[in-house]
Amino acid sequence: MGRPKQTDDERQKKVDKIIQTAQALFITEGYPSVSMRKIAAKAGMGTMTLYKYFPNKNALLHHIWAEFFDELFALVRSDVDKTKDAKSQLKQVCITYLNYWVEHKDRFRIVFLNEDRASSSDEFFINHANITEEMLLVVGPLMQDLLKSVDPSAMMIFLESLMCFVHGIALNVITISEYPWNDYEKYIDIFLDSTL
Amino acid sequence: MGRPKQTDDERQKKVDKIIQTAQALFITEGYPSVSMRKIAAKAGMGTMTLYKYFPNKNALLHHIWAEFFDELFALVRSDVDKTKDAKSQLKQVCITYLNYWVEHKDRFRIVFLNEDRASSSDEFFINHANITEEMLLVVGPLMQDLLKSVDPSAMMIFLESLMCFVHGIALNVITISEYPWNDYEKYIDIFLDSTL
DNA sequence: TAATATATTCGTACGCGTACTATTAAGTCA
DNA sequence: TGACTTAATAGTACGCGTACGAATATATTA
Repeated sequence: MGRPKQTDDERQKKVDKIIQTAQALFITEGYPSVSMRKIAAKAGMGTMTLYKYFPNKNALLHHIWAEFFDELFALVRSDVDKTKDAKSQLKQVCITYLNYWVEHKDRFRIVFLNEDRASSSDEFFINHANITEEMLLVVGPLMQDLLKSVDPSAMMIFLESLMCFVHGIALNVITISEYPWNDYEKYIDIFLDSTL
Repeated sequence: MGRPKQTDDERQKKVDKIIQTAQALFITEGYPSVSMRKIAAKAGMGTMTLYKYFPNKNALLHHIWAEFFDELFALVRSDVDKTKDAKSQLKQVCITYLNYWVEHKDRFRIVFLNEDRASSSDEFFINHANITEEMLLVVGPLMQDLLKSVDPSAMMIFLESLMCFVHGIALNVITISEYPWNDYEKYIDIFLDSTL
């Protein structure tokens, strides 16, 4: 008895509307305009209503990241020259990946430099781990080509190391901008040339 | 004519008082209590007075970092076993450095994951670059031992790569905590074993 | 000493994320 | 239909960083 719960469809519709509003706001007005108050106003609902659908602002932002990563992975995939050898491809992947973040420092900050009060209860949650996995999915085949003889777990460790390395370069270049970093292609070279 | 400027001493005294108050607040009440309002209240001045001495909260926080890094580098230096070979020492440095950040995730966030509206005009500014240089200072001698034959610029690139790698591991382990990362000793091994 | 100029301090206000509470809406059952 | 129950929504309020302008303090100069 009592008022029945929203159907999943109803709920999903609201969630979609909120996300779309947030994305539109991000695109048209820029990141600083993506505030809970503005999203709610533009979506025609009370501010606190948003919190029925997302535990906090960050959880909502995850859905904006998803767009970033779609864009990024599309770029990475299209930028790989399949005619070249696997190592060159892998290097190109790293550079394209890095270029994206360095050219979109603000997005790097949104994705990586926020307080992430882990809210795994959010069923619509798109988390870093998903993205890590997608990254590994892109790079994995190249790796298999390069390290045929190595066992899978060693390969995973290598892949994860590469992830750490690439994210670390982005982090350093973006947040320690006062330091005269070298062209990051050189860092990539060091890593790939010596590990492969 | 008009009211004369504060002497450098007067200014420095106020700055010191503010920083000490902030540090005390951080230690006794934790990071969330380090707000401009609370610092000002505890230091016995108006909130906006703080902004005469620091361009923003972050610039003030730089002085709290300094403590972190003092602690960290002391730890790193004391934890190195001089009787061992240079490579083992270097590895130990990396692990101690990483342990510090992983055991103080909140501090990593304070230092690396904040919006840094680059305020180089602050004369009391302790920036990331200083810290990067101190890091290189600690690691540099070890490197010279290990890579005697390499020219200095190549060595710098190696050092910077290592910095990126180590920070990247910390970043990933801390912010992508859902992912089942391996023990980071293994990542370090991959890097050092293959590059040295 | 009184007027003036300028460095310093502080009060007020804005928009923010969000905790908490009150209100409204939408069903069932007597 | 009208009382009842509970989901959904909205209102209010807190503390935050900080922009802005008013108030205050402290020197020089007439």
